[in-house]
Amino acid sequence: MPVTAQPPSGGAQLLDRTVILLDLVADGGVEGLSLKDLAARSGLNTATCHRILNTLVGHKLLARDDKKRRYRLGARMAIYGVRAARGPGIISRCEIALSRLRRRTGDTTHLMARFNHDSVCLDRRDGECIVPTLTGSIGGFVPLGVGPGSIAMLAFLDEDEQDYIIRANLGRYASYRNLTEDKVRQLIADTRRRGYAVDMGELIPGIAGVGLPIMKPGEKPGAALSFTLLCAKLTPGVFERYGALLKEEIDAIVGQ
Amino acid sequence: MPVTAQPPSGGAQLLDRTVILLDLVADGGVEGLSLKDLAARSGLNTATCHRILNTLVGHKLLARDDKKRRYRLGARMAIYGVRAARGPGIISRCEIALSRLRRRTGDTTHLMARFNHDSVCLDRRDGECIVPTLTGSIGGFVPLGVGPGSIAMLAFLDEDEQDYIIRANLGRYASYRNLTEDKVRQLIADTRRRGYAVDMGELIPGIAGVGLPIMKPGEKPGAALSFTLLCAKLTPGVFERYGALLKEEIDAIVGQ
DNA sequence: CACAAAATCTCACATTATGAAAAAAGAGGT
DNA sequence: ACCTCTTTTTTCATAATGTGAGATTTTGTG
Repeated sequence: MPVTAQPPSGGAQLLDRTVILLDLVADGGVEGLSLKDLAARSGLNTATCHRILNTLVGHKLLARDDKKRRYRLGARMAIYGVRAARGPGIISRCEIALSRLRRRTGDTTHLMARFNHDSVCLDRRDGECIVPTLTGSIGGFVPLGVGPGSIAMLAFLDEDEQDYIIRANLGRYASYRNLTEDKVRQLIADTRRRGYAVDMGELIPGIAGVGLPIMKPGEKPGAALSFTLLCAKLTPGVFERYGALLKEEIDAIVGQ
Repeated sequence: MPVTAQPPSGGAQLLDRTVILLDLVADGGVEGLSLKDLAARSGLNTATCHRILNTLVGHKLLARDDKKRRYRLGARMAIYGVRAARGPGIISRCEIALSRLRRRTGDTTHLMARFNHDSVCLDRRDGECIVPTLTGSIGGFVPLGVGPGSIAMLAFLDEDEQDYIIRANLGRYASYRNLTEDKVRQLIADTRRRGYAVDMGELIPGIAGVGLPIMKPGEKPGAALSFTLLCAKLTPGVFERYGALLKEEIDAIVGQ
């Protein structure tokens, strides 16, 4: 689950390389990555990596475990993060809604956001039952089109953009259960007709989901709220009910 | 409330300059900052700023309001942020504790962390009464020594480091009510004796606070939990009770 | 519409980053 | 304790990269 591939850029090689390294470190997780790993994965010269990483550590954008010499994201990054995320951003605008949805249903709720060809989990509230999800916990990525929140966003983009994204993600769908380009297009059609996205345990056996995009009138969806629940708990009308709950919260969020 | 002054660094000028700009943008808040502002405040050449900012926007580390041409923190930053913050980091380890403290008392709780000569608010739960705080909301800074959480951390550093920090912050204390170097030293002494930090409305009239550092045995405090409450609500023994609540939660956090 | 201010682009220049290679510091293994 | 292999850190000649004054374009304003 890479943060993302490196996009092209405009005139600062060192920064491009820095971003490549930051992405790798961000994916390095708990244990962190060694210089050698980072050099290998980035394809950059070891000395260059070393210089960049050292500077980043100096600025606390990265932290280094001096014992094991591994790099992970640093304190300044966390600060930039809380400022970027809380702020007037989507995360803070959805905090209450997420908690309320969780409370009213007892099920796990997610806030997903669109990022290039992927969707990221920006926030979640765990339900009474622990359910496995494809994004894992907060910060996890999934190709756009995988999972209810993700499909919900994709479904309400305009067709050109959908095509573009689906084509860009083609090779990646195969690694998910029951997922093909056709299936994604089918799900999009269903979602548009129904108004909300539904997953009845197709992606992960036994795990269902409902998703609805957050979009201002006339704008493209940039985020979505979704539920994840056990198929065993499904009762007639849950999807409709959950869809309505999501709609209610999202209307309030968008209305602000 | 600057993120921080630029520390010296080791061998990548462009990155140093980038961090200067990122700090400025991070402080730019909701409205964001224009190229001209950023160039002026950073002291960098306009063209250089422009190039760096463009590249950062290309990588979505920054976002630019195309209408008003202002820069603010971008989506990738938010993602790095959630990964840095959630992760095994202090924020996720304190989430439950913060909520529980809030629930058991009804008062506002804060998670503060040490960052250079400052303390940052990394997380908070708002209490029943809206109380004004010096850090404002999440992401806000305050010099180490200002406020109960901040004093709690400072008090349990070793004396050399305390001195160093107090001296570094000397010029900044004057802008807070009733605060001088001597007062800070007094508060440190009180805190060490008492075991937890207390503010009885000295900094902001009518607003009291209790703070306790999060520290593993033998290590320096890197963070603190604190309460903020209205002086009007003070009853005999609240400070002791709140101190005990904080201790209980922190013991559990440290014990993991 | 004209004027001013800000943003963006250009390009000759040299400062800065580069990376191969050497040196140093760790990690094992016997 | 000693030697060997691996990983990290430093060095330094080279040139590629970033620099910034200024020209140009775009935007905002009276």
